[in-house]
Amino acid sequence: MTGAGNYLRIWAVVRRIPRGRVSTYGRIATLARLPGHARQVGYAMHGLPSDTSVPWQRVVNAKGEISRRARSGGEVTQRLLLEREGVRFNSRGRIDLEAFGWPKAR
DNA sequence: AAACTGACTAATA
DNA sequence: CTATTAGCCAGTT
Repeated sequence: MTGAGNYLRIWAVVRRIPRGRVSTYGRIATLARLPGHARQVGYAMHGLPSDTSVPWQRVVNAKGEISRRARSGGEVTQRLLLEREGVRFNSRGRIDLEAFGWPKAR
């Protein structure tokens, strides 16, 4: 994979997300100096090893929802991990990015 | 090589 | 709110 270097940048940004906060693919891409490469961020997450220390669960899509993957199963784990950190989901399964988004808005 | 696919986003209608 | 279009790019078939 030729984009391995980009993965490292992406992971480095994800590691900076504080506990109890979430960020979006697009934001991560921009912070990693790869504006417009949101899709690549998704790829980087998909390629993480199962024993990673990267807090991948703190990355959600622009709507504040957990993205669906091709192989389901991980979404439930992700939501559980986030709730355990104090992230609240509304009745529609969405996170209020104004309250839990990172970097902190406002 | 060409076509497809996918943990995405933003703009527009 | 949904649908469509376009931009992005690595990995797979």
